[in-house]
Amino acid sequence: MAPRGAVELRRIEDRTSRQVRFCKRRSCLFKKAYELGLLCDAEVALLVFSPAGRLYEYASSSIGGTYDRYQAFGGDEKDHLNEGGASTNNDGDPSNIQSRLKEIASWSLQNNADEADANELEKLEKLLTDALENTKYKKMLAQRNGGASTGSGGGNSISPMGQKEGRS
Amino acid sequence: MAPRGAVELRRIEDRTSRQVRFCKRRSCLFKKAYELGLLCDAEVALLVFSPAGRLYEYASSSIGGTYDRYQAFGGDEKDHLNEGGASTNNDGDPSNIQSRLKEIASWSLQNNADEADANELEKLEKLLTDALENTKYKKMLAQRNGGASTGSGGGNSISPMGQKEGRS
DNA sequence: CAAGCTATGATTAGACA
DNA sequence: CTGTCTAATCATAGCTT
Repeated sequence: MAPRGAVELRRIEDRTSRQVRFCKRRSCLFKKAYELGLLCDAEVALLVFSPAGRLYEYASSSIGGTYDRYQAFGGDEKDHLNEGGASTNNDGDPSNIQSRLKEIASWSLQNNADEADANELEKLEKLLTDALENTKYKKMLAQRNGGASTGSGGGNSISPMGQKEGRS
Repeated sequence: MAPRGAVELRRIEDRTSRQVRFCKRRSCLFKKAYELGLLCDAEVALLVFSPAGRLYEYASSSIGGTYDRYQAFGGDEKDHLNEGGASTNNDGDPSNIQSRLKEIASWSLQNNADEADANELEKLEKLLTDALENTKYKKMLAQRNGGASTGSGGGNSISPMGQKEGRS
């Protein structure tokens, strides 16, 4: 009935209201962060401490990893000569297995799967199925090739393998 | 004309659209983060790397300071990487969805999925399929229990993600 | 890329459970 | 703390500039 229009952009005085609104806004904020990372293939790290001192976190990859990249980027000290920095994202490959599995991993780590909606699990299932098919395909190619390139890199027609770089 | 309802919750393929979406959504996300910190007196730190590799940041206090607090809180724990797919925290219920998803998460975090063996992926697929069935079953039970009071006018879709909650 | 426009879905404050 | 419900406001995709 009275969305933000009626609410001043000032610290909420009432303790109970502040807690409740923190809870609701926090969930929306994290949802947005998740969507930004997924839809736009961005690397997102979000840390929130509630007024009660509780910690809430989200990261499209990992908090520590993103923070490392942040520091390497010069977010803390601008004395770092940065050349557009080799991007950690493989932004050219929509069918990247690693990206998909990372989404699955992230999601299932962040969620209480007990309360998960069946529809969401179905989406995850499809992602995993696709990944499976992709891997099978690559296996077949490797076998027809005489198995020369097993494992890293070899006949990698799918992923640029950009996720891991030197440091982690 | 066509808000997110028409947009699949999936990575945007078109590069130009993805950039535009990123730019707009990013500004909103940062606005929300700012409001959460101000209205609810929370400590917020937000790091975002654009698909182009550019860094965007916001912190109600400071990135480094919040990250320090995060580490002191134990957010740095890495016990979620377990060998052999053994779950870290099992309630003793082998059919627990959470346990299964944690296995998947651990596995996909540990491995480069590119080099994954098809057999391993098949096992994971089965785990996920079982988890899906389990969730569907619990959903059905919940509805038969009289919990079906939803679905009236709201029409809001379910939230695809959650957050990890720290100790207090 | 960024900014304005507009219909439409998503978010939200407050009261209640 | 989280979820539901309602009404009002906000955010947003697709276009255009």
